[in-house]
Amino acid sequence: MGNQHKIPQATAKRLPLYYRFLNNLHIQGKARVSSKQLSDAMKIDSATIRRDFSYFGALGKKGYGYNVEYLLGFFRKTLDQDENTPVILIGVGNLGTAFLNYNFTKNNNTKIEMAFDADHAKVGEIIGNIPVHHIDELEEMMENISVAILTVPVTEAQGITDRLVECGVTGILNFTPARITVPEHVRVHHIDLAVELQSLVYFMKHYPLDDEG
Amino acid sequence: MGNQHKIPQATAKRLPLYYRFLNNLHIQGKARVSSKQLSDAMKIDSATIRRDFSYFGALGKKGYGYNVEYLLGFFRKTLDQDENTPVILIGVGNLGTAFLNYNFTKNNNTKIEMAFDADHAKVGEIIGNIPVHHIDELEEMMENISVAILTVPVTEAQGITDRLVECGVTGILNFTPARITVPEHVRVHHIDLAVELQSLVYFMKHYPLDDEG
DNA sequence: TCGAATTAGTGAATAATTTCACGACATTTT
DNA sequence: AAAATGTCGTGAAATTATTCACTAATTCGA
Ligand SMILES: NC(=O)c1ccc[n+]([C@@H]2O[C@H](COP(=O)([O-])OP(=O)(O)OC[C@H]3O[C@@H](n4cnc5c(N)ncnc54)[C@H](O)[C@@H]3O)[C@@H](O)[C@H]2O)c1
Ligand SMILES: NC(=O)c1ccc[n+]([C@@H]2O[C@H](COP(=O)([O-])OP(=O)(O)OC[C@H]3O[C@@H](n4cnc5c(N)ncnc54)[C@H](O)[C@@H]3O)[C@@H](O)[C@H]2O)c1
Repeated sequence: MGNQHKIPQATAKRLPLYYRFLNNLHIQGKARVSSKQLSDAMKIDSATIRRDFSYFGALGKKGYGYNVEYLLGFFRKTLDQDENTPVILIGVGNLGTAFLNYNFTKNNNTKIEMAFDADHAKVGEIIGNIPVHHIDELEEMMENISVAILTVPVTEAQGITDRLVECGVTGILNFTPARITVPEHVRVHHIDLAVELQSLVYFMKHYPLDDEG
Repeated sequence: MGNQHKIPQATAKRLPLYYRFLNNLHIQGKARVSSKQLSDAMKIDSATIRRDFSYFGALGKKGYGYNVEYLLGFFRKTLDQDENTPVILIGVGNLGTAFLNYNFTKNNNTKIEMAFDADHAKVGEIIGNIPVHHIDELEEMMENISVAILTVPVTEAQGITDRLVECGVTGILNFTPARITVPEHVRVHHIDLAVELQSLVYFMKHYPLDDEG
């Protein structure tokens, strides 16, 4: 639960990646893996990987590497993969529909439970097994949900955010270009696809031709 | 063109954000803006904003702030907003379709010119004004396109990547979970939506309740 | 069993990024 | 015209992240 002793943020961001990759190795039946192999496959420096793992203690064995099953089990606990995290999605448009059709639970403890939209034509539909409710029902339908995915038009973003926060949401994955304002206890991660595309183009034009992602 | 003198990567990643925000201010008719105002709106420390701008010289005026029109013009040039960058998209599924329906050109110099898919049912369609071709036609249709958006199933990612690189693509925005392998001169930016969601949940559970995105 | 090869873990160095805090100057007010 | 206020640009400090390079432990092949 609490502030898990000083794991650097950069490390924390890589944990889900490690988890998924280990999961794949496990499915493939691999029993062991070295930081060098992980490095090649994930394009992350092997020293960085070892350092990241070391924040959690000595998980490997010298001369051998890491036991995949053990490591996977460890990360499963660390990432709370055993308890499911329910999520709601607001705005069943182009992006929102794509997300509803995607099974996040596959590699993940998260599940989109319901969706909301203002468009009556969409209300009542079931997309990817997820029912779409009218946004007016938000307050009454929400119960113990702390994570929301926001895919409404930019103009609606702040208003919907305020309502979500009011309903007890403390984490928002925001796909709108709006830089929304929230109280201190609410965490927002922005994914700004237009910026990502523009950024890629900028890096291509202005940065030397090699590594990094 | 070339390695624009040592702009830190962290700064470079924020440039498109600044650009879009300044553009909005300009549309709203604002003539001036201070780093403090930008900070409040974009949730980036004002010292960071001033530092970022300072890499390009003295763009502001003490006691006044920044002239929106001037700054916008400056960033337009810096981000090469005058020349259009053509882009292709591979994989017209859930995500791919969402992107085709989105007008990236609105705030952006990028335009998706064509899309490709392996599914004959999709070939010939026009989505968001963008024609969908069969993936077999990739090699013959591609001409002077250096940027690709990859939204195919994970199993296809490496194979398609190899073909794209062969066709001269030097930048890939990769939405598949695959960590694709490319030659040194090709830049890949990964956007891993499942990881982003899982990461948000992890941060909510393990990090103190305040700032940062 | 021995010796070569492998590989984790980590102190220390380096690099990158953010933030503080203040001087210099421009604007605005009175 | 002077004073008060606002705000940039930036050295320096602080923080955060990455990478080097070595030691110690273990494995593996002969
Ligand atoms: N589609 C993309 O590729 C893309 C790319 C970059 C950014 N975005 C951003 O993502 C967001 C969604 O994009 P999209 O293309 O899916 O838009 P969209 O217009 O297709 O979907 C928006 C949905 O939100 C619903 N909506 C409107 N007001 C609402 C409200 N008050 N409450 C609940 N639902 C409401 C609409 O009915 C619609 O279904 C936008 O902010 C857009 O800028 C999208
Ligand atoms: N949809 C999401 O919300 C979501 C979330 C996270 C990750 N992703 C990833 O994004 C990618 C796309 O997801 P999606 O939901 O759009 O999948 P999808 O199955 O809906 O779409 C994939 C499309 O690629 C096409 N395709 C298959 N093989 C091809 C080939 N060789 N050449 C060209 N086209 C080919 C298919 O015909 C299909 O139209 C996947 O890798 C997925 O893991 C998607």
